[in-house]
Amino acid sequence: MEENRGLILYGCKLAKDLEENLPNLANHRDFFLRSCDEIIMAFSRVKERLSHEVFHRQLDIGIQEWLRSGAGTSTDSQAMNLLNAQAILGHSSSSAFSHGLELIGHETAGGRDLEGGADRWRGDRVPEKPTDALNLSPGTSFKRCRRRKDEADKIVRRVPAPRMGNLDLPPEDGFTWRKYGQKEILGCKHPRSYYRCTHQKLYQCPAKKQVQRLNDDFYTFEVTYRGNHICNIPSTATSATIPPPIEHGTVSQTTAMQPPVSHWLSIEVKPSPQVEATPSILDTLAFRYPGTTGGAGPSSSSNIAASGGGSAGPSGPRFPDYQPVADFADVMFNSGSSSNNSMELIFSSIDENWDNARAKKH
DNA sequence: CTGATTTGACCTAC
DNA sequence: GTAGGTCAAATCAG
Repeated sequence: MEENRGLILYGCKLAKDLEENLPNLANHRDFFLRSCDEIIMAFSRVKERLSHEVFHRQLDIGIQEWLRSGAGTSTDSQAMNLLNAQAILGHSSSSAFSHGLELIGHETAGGRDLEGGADRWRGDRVPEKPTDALNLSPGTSFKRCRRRKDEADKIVRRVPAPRMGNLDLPPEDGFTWRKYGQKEILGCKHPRSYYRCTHQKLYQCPAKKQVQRLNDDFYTFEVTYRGNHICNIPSTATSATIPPPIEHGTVSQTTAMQPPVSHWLSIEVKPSPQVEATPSILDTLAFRYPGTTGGAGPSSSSNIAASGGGSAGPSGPRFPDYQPVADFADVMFNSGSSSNNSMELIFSSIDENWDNARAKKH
């Protein structure tokens, strides 16, 4: 049972990573395909392992846990689930994401005494861990342990760097960051850039990241994330949509850790009472894949939107909100094109259909 | 005018 | 003492 949950989390995580790095994948079509395959494989494996009833129960649990913990913000148990899932799938460092969106490390406090000892603390700094921030009360003074603390909750990823345009553009990951420093690092050819969450002041959001090019690969960033976002504001949010700051100590885990709501995979993935009548997320993601699900196969030429604005037919796709995903798969796997412009096709397709959908509403 | 970036100085773990 | 991380004033951009 635990393995199934891990597989679901793993699939969601892969999909989330892929989503976050879409802007950087224009020239990585093969990698993109491998990533899609891996996502499908993860979910397919779950489906194989479970009877229909049990599957839905697990999916609910998995998605709820994923949403509760926040996509891309691994807790220890989540990391373990992901590792278990990778083991089940027979992946190690050779997985698709190991080549591009490689999660190369997740370090936690691991029993080290990071808070105590003879470290000096300063009262004028905010804590760096979300849990600390959540427990903040006005006037509380905080001890500060800089370097040793930084080893905790560190997640290191490698992501493709842009090859055209602004080469220094940091990889897009769904959040807005403010650069607060840059430094030459000993033994590194390229400087390291330091970013913190744009909403750090408003929300005391402790999230930070460091971006550095690899010595031997100019076109790959190594991104180190520290601290989880508690602001829950995606990069695409307008100022009008940004909610007021949540008072310390009152933030719920669910609210605080949800992934950015702007992303196609992050939205509307929630169990509903109609779950029996709706396809699983597997069907939604994989309906174009022959042999991966028992649902709609590759022969189906209808996509989600074509099923009539969300009316659930007996066998057709039934997730109107997944229109972008459907088109995504449509372009990637049915276009038969081997051109390098696939990504443009995808995004233009998505944009057009969103526009169409919006136009229909009005 | 406001918010983001740059960059030299400062702080702290090792 | 050194290196990594952060601060904050100056500067830039929208």
